[in-house]
This record gives sequence, structure tokens and C-alpha cells, in this order.
Amino acid sequence: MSESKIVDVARRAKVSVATVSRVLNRSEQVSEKTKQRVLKAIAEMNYTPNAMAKNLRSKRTMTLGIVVSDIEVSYYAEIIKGVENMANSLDYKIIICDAQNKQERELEYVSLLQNRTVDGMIFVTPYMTSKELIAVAEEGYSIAVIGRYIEHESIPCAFTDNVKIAKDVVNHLLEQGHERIAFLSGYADAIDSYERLEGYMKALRDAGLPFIPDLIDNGDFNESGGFRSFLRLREKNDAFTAVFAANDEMALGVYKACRELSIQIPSELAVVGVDNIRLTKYVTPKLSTVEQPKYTMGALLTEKLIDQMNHNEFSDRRVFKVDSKLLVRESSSYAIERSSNQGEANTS
Amino acid sequence: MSESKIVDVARRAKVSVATVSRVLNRSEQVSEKTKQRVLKAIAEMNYTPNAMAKNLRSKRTMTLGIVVSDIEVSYYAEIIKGVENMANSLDYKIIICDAQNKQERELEYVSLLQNRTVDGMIFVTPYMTSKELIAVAEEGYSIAVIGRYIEHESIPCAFTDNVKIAKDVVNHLLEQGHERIAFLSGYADAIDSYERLEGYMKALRDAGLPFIPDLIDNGDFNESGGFRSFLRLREKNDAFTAVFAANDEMALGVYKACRELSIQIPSELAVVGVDNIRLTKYVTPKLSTVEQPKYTMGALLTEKLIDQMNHNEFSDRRVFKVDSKLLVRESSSYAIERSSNQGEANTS
DNA sequence: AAAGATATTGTAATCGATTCCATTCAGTGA
DNA sequence: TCACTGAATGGAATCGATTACAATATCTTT
Repeated sequence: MSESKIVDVARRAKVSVATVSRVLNRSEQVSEKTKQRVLKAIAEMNYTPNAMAKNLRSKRTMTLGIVVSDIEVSYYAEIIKGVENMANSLDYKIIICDAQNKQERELEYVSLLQNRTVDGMIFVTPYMTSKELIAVAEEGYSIAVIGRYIEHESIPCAFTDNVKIAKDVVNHLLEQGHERIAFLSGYADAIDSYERLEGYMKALRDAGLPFIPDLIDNGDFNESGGFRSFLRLREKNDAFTAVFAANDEMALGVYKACRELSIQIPSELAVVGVDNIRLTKYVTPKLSTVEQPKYTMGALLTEKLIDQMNHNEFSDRRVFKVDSKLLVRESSSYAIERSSNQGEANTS
Repeated sequence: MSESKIVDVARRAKVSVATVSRVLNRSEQVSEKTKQRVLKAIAEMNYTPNAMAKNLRSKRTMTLGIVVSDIEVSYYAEIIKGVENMANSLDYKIIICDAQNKQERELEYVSLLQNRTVDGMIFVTPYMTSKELIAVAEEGYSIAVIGRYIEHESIPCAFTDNVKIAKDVVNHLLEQGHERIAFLSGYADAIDSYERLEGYMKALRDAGLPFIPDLIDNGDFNESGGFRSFLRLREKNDAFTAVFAANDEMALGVYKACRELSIQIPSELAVVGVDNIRLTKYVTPKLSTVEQPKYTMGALLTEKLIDQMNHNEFSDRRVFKVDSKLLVRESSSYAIERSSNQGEANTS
């Protein structure tokens, strides 16, 4: 047990506690020979400073919180990885807060900030409103947001352009000859859903195609929600030839439904998702999707947040609009599907 | 900003700090009317107790650490989820420690215990030796281990019987008519690898089959390692008709190699993995594997660890040997593969 | 109504570090 | 040798809570 405290070290090295503290923190202020003496005592006693006492005095915990709506979803897992690595390299630890898909739990974690358990917090949650997030920041807490733009000078944010994502997807499907494209949205009140719907509508309008409300349904960003949503969609209007799912998980739900209904992808139905989670490359046919630099957003924003916390002033650059990239794979391209299948079967 | 401290509340409610502290912690000891007065003051000032001060005084942080070798691997993600949920329900937070597949980083996290950043730690790491883990416990720190048996009264551990897992898999393959079964191990010095190899050898011996060293190779528990390992195996001895991979990730590496070499699974080669990660159900053909109750192990052990920390005595039950279950799917059963494929194509 | 028991409240020490301010020490120039 | 300067060191307050102990108020009981 690391029982020894700073006074024990001081006693052993025959110096005051102040001196021990100095060699630990600002060793340039102490003479070489006492410094060696103290270091020796520290080593002999196997002393490590008590982090709790340190925190109390310095008013910092060197810990960050990250709130995600479900750790198991690999979209979040990759962001966490980015956050964790950057945080560690800057000597911070991270506490993960899993809202477990329950909207109300997201805000609960703000208490970690209030009682000083963490120095700052990163929110990766589609449900909390901008207003709620801004309110937290205005109480004086350091927060950052991944996944959307926030109109507030003290909140760093990183996000991709959801409207562009949706337009890219829809344009791609139009190019493939699809004219009746269904949109499988996430929760209706999630910001991502809203913006992607907007892009979907814009792209249709630009192409001179009508907007048909029956071609839209709301899932819940999960596979099972996508499954149910797709079935509802078919009941309302089964004339569509392509589905744009607001994320990959829901697209997988569509896959499942198609398997049960014996609908061939992509020959009978094209499917495109968003996020480029790992699974997309393993399913058959491989799922077309949109890549977002998840790891990078996590790392970038963590660096920014820590920087801002430590300098206590808002940096010039706080808004990071990162690039997304459409990845056309087998699920939305009949040509690709056929040649690729052959390739996989015959290449040695 | 939650600037107010306990003295401010005391002043406002016209009581002493001790009284305020009492209504916060042991409210039965204070009269109803002063209690109400204090509560009112707390609410009016929006006071929250400073966790750092609390920690220092109580010598507890209500935080647990969990060390895994890679958060992105879904095997760990599910364990984390179990740990996190149980921890939260007992008012603990968890700090995740990602060793990022670097063996030397695992032990570094022990410093979190030494400096009292966490009250206890859960290790889910195949690389650290039992000796190292026991040494940590004997310094007086609370730890628990998932994934293997530890011979030490103060360390709760949960694990599946690796020997049994391997025997189940090999017996299953023998039943399918395979006689030359390759074993794709993980890191040679990981405990899991060692135990599974043992089970593999035992099952062969029991069946009266020879043990052929050329049918064994070491991967690294990752997909890419499985890929390379499989190619090496083929160079050494390509007469095998089945592969038992020490985990699913490596089995996926085998899939990849087979695709490149145009080897049909399962007709030309049967493949079985271990862990039942989510991906196994999405690949074609679906991967046979062994289910381990990951979430349950995480939750169970967390509960045990916290209980032990708080009662400061070792509980009667600290060793949890949980059941594993062989899941035969398409990759190791030609019959199942054919009917299942037909099923997927035709069922409505 | 007094004495003793019990319930309520307050004072002050404590947790283990950091750091301001004061003091001591060594070195320099006159 | 003395006064002065800057460097090195020490003493003690401080961070914000909890809690042992002491003091006071309230309630029983006779």
C-alpha cells in the first residue's frame, strides 16, 4: 500500500514539505543536492502523491468525461478511441458516460461537471438540444460537442455537413437511375435526422423530382428500428427502388428485412447508409456508406477542449467542419456488385 | 458555475457546516425543521458538494478503472458495458484504460491505483502474468480479473473454461468428419492461447489422433494476424480441412485469406472461432463460434469487487467459472450451410 | 420541578497536498 | 568586515468537505 505521505518523505529527507513539493513540481527552484536527497527518499519509500489532495488544492482532476448514447455502437467506439488517445497523451484520463439510448440520462451526467469530478466534458449525442448544451457552457463549464454545429463562442465543435452527406447519397442514387428513393430517418427530433432529411429534400428538388411524404419513416438509429421502419415504409408505398438510411445500423435492419422478404440487394433495391462502421465491409453485399472521420473528430476536439480549459480563453479556431466521403460499394451499384462478386470468387 | 461551498449554505441557513453535512449524508440525525431550512438554502444556491474535497476526506473516489487491451474490439466493448452498468447502478464511475494492444502499457495503469485516482481496478487482459496481478493485489489494492483463474484469495475472477472451449470445438469438428484440424493460436504467451492449445491437444489425444506441430501457428488475436498466420500454416502443411481460431477476429482473417485464395468455407475448409462477437452473425457464411457471457462477467465481477472494497473482507465466493456455449453456424457445417443458404434465399 | 437521558447542534481537527510569505544562507562589492 | 542581493528553505494557511467530541436543548420520569 502506498501509505507514505509527503510529510514522511520530508522527514526522511530532512527537509520541509514545501521543499518536497517543489522537487515534485518545480524542481528548478531547489538546489541540486537537496533535490537528490529528496528524490532518494521518494524512491526508497515508494512514494506517490495522493491525487485527491492534489486535485482539491489545484482544483483540477485531469479527467474528462465523454457522453455517448451507446458505447456498443462502433460509431461511438471509434470516437472514444480518438478522445482517449489524445487525452492520455496530454496526461488526462477519461470517464465514459453511456446514456444507454435513454434521452433523459444524457443530461444527468452534467452533475459530474457540477461536482468537479471532471474538468470538462465532450458530448456526442444527437438528442440533447443546442439550448441545453449552451446552458451548460454558460454556467461556466468547459464542454465540447461532436456531431453538429453549435452557435456559441465557448463551445468547440466538430461535425460533418449532414446536408452534404444526404445530397451526395441521393445524387449517387439518382445517377444509378433511381427516381423513387425512400429515406429512413433516425429519431425525428435528433439533429442529424433533421439535417439529413433536409439534404435529401434539397437533392430531390434540384433534380426536379417530387417530394413524397410516404417515402419517409423514422427509425431510432438502431438495427431493430431500421427493420421495423422499413416494413412500415413498404406498407405505405412499396414503389421505391432505393433506400437511404440515416445510419449504417438502420441499413443493416433493412438488410435483415430484405432477407426475410427475399428482396435482392442491389438488383431489386439499392441501400446506402452513413457512418462507415466496421460491419459495412463484412456484410454481403458490402454496404455503401458515408465515411466520417470519427477518430479524428474525437482527437481534434479533445485537444481543443483541453487547450481551452488550460488557457481559459477561447481560441480562434473552435469550429471544425470535417470532410465526409461517399463510399460506393456493392449495395448501391449493380455493376460493381457483379464484377466484385466475380472478383471475389475467382481471384487467386 | 457552482461556486458555493458548504460554509455558504451554512451561513444562509443559519446553521453550522456540520449540520449541513449531516443533512447531506445522514439526514436522520437532524431535526425536521432545520433540515427543511438547509434543503431550502441548498436549492436556492444551487449547491453541489465538491467531489474532490469529499474524496480526500473519505479516501474514496467512487471510481473504478478497467484495463482492456483494445476498446474497439467488441469482445471488450461488451464487457465494458457490463461493468459500466453495474458500476453506475452502485454509484460508481468508470475510467477506461485502453492498453492499445501494447503489452507494456497494461501495467502502467496501476499508477491510477497508487495515486488513489481509482478505488479499484478490473483487468481484462490476456498478457499480464498472474504473478504481476497478484503483486498488485498484495500491495493492498483492490483488483479483479476477467478472463482467467487467479490463485489468490483477494482477487475476484470470472472466466470460462478455456480447455473445455477448445475441446468442444475440436469434438464438434471431429464429429463433422474432420481429422486434420489446424489450430490458430493467439500470442503464444497469453494465457488464453495456452489453455486453448491444451484443450485442443487433449481432444485430439482422446480421439486417438496424432498431434502435428505443423498444424499450429501463433497469431496475435487480430484479424490481420489471423490472415498472416493462416498463410504460414498453409505453407507448412496444407493438408488440414478445418481451422480452429483462438478468437473470432483471427477467424475473420482466415475468411479474408480464403476469399483471396478462393477456398470455399465450409465445403473446402471448416472454420470455428471463439467469443461470438457481433460480426460473426453478419459475415457469409456465418461463423461458428463459442459464446462467452461477456456482459455478465463484467457486471458480476464489478458487483463483487465493489462489495469487497466496501466490506474490506474477502467474500466467500470469489471465483466465477461461467458457462461457455458452442454455437454451430454455417462455417463449420456443410449441411447447415446449404439449407440455411436456401432458407435465406427463399423464405418470405 | 429537578435530575437524568436523549436528541440536536456547534467547534475544531483532519484528510494530503500546494504555495504565499518569511526567514536563513551564501555570495558580492565596498 | 559589513551591508546588500538573490537563492534556497521553512512555517503555516489553504483547498472544501467529514466527523469526533463537546455543548446545549428537549424530553422523561419521579
